[in-house]
Amino acid sequence: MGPVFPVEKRPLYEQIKETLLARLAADHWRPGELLPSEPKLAEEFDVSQGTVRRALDEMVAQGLLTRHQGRGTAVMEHTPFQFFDLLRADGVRELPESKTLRVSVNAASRTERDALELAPGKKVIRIIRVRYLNLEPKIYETICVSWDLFSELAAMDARDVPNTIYNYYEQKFGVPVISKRDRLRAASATQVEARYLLVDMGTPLLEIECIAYSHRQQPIEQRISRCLTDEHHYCSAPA
Amino acid sequence: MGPVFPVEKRPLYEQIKETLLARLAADHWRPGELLPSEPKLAEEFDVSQGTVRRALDEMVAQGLLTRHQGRGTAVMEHTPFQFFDLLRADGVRELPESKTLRVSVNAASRTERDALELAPGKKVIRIIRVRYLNLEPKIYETICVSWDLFSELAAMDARDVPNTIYNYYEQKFGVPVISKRDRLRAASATQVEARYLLVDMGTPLLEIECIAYSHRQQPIEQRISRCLTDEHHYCSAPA
DNA sequence: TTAAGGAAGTCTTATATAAGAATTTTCCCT
DNA sequence: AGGGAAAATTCTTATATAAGACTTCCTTAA
Repeated sequence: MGPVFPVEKRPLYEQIKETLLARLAADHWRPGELLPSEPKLAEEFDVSQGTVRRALDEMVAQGLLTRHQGRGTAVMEHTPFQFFDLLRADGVRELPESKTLRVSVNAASRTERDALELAPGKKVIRIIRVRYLNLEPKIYETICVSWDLFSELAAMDARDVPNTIYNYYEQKFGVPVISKRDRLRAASATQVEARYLLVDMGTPLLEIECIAYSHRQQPIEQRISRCLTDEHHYCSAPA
Repeated sequence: MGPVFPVEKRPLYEQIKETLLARLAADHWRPGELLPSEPKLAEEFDVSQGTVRRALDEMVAQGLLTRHQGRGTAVMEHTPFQFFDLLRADGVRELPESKTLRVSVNAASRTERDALELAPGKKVIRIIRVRYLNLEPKIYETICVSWDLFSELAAMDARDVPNTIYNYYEQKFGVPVISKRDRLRAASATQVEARYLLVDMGTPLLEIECIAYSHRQQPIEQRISRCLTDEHHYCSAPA
């Protein structure tokens, strides 16, 4: 006699990983918080410690968890630092200051809908700001998020928009940014950009279009950064 | 009585990985070739299959090996495709054609010496070429390699320089390109670049400075690509 | 006689478990 | 407050079994 219901034929460690992933997405544990120990999880799922361990291994490799022998396994805390890719010529990474110019609510454009996977007619919040590296204006940035998710942001005064906005998503809405995808182009500074960046119109800018994702590859934010690269450069891999 | 010589305290799988890495660097197996099976390696190193397996796992994760259940473990073959990061707007990756303009031998500049980790006074080969995407000139490219390593290239006629030059390094010199690091900037087209790319002088270009590495992070090539990004863009992660 | 088909066998990697080692933290005792 | 043992944690290694892929060889039909 075979089993009455179709047997789950995927490996146990994959099923466990999926379960843990779901709990992580459901905010079961806060960033920095310790998960149950490997033996505890093994008992709960009724498998050996090694099987739990394999699931955890993959999540660590994915950058979702960190582990310390003797201490435990914790949810990874993402610092804004590690998502900012403009380095100085000497390889040093400095976090930019921001001055927000405008916060507005509009119907999503076609490209914004594609980026954020929104239905037609949905509204988005746009934040425009200038960012400073070493006190010099270097980046003209347009941030775009779904109004449905972050409507609180729309009511916010421009002065109150936080500098490290990924942190804000996580603290305020429990939506952590896990990964991102960048696409880069060369562009010319428009008149507006030229004025804010203190350069001539037509100056070459590095345009970074960045889509930030949360758990399960859910797109959270589209960001277009147009950067002066006279003293900085974008780095493809950790330097 | 303890051991006479200091015991090797690192894990076995790390030592095994290091040994295999050395063999790979020594061209012990050709790309595409099958390594000995896990039980064979386990016997050779006098450990269990699982320990060998862990070493192989990490090398697979590093992109050095591929494995197929029932078939075996092979040395990864790197296609030029996976190292070319300029995508079309629709996400399609096309391999560019090349026309070599000039091959020359010079003393290495300061930045070239830094990039290739060369001693002062060393000579380099510079290759300048234009690359075409969909038959249109899009990239003005300067390639720089150590003359000590690739002197054969210097004697080569410009017409004979192969398009997929990473393949050439591997086929002719047994030096595979394993990884690379990119740094990106925005720049203005010089007069020469403008002429070859059929645009006006001062047109914004995406400058990609790419250093290609072989085994053990040995730098092989420095390449500066200045690209027209009207129809293409650089992608930070596999699309 | 020959060629196609299939089943068994053998070689491969993949999964799961268990036991002990290494490391950090906790906590009790002085 | 300091020292040290104990406890809790992850880490390493080994073993057994499953699953997939290729080969061999036998059968069978044309």
